[in-house]
Amino acid sequence: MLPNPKEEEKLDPRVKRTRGLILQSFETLLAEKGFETISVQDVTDKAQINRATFYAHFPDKYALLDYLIQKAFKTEIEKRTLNVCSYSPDNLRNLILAVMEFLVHLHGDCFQPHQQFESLIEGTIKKQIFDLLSYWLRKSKVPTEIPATVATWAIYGLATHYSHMKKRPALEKFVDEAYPLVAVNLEQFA
Amino acid sequence: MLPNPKEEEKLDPRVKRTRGLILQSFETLLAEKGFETISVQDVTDKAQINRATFYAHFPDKYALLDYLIQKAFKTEIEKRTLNVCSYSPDNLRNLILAVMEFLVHLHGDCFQPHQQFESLIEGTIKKQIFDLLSYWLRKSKVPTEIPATVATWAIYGLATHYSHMKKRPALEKFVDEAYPLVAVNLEQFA
DNA sequence: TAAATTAGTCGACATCTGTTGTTTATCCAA
DNA sequence: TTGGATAAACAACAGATGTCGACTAATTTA
Repeated sequence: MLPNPKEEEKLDPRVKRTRGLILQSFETLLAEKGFETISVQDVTDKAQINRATFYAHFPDKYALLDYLIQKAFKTEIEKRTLNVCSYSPDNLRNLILAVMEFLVHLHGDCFQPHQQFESLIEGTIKKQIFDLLSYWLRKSKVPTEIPATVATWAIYGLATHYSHMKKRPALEKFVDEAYPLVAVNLEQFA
Repeated sequence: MLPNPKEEEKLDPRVKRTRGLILQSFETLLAEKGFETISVQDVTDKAQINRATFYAHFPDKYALLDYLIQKAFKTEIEKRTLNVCSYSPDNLRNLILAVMEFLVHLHGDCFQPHQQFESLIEGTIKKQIFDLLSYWLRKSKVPTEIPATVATWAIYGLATHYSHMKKRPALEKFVDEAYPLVAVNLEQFA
């Protein structure tokens, strides 16, 4: 079901093809109509795939979105090499920037972001932020679950706030203002 | 559609009756099966109402849940008179406690809280927290949108974290540990 | 109290969902 | 290269959703 990274290569070509068609079709639809209004039928029609086949790959359209977002955000993090470092003010700043840019970009791409859509994204991204922060703070001797939780939510809240502003200030400017609010809670644990 | 508080009294008795039946039926169902598995049919069956009538009152079951939660949380806030005060460390502490208790209680009541359910709750509650914090900070001369946002998300994140812990420490104990992480960002604006 | 308004009932409709059983095609390993 | 395994197509199903128009019953108001 989930294309395990290790196995992604040696996958039955039929599976790889079908999955590709689904993803591609879905991404296209996402850009032209809102997520909520996309039906599984829509996806399989455009992908020229039988509807039943879809369900052999994803439980529903939410899982599909989740998969897509997860992959995209992970790529974003890796691009900035935030996954191979530990806590520093600068890395934290970059993480906040990454989330902000990601959400802005997402809103630019997707016609009519709506409730369902937003909260699914939120859950997916927050999980990754939390895992990353936990990883950064791992060497700390004190337990860091609570500060990592607070920071995760604060970061996502900030980013979502920013991405919803009608008139957005420059990324850098906004981060400078917002960054200390998050950092103050992590400094003592890092 | 939305029972405006002012008009709630002088409402057509048929409407009041029907709405009551829907709410009651829904609350019962919520307690005995998960939210996701409740269908509109279920609600109207138990309420002894025609299914079409339901849609004259609520757009869908999500709106119904939203209405219910909004009302419940508002009551919780008013019970603690948090709506008629302004920022103080103690009030903030109480707000955090209120959210935590609310979520714990909700999880206790509802069979199988699930994704959809949780994120709907989240959006509804966060909005109210944000409005409350904004109100508390209103007298401040500096703009408080960003700190209020960060605090809102941090509070909700904490509460949700707490309510999901397998072995929950005492409320008071947890709040003592978590409170400073939120307060530090608000102190300077209050 | 009669007339007008509005809520609720009923049956039906098109559409979507998730699932199942059968058949066809593609792939891979012996 | 052939035979077994497995993916995909196809058709059909029960159930849910949201909407509609016509009909009936309750309530309001003139």
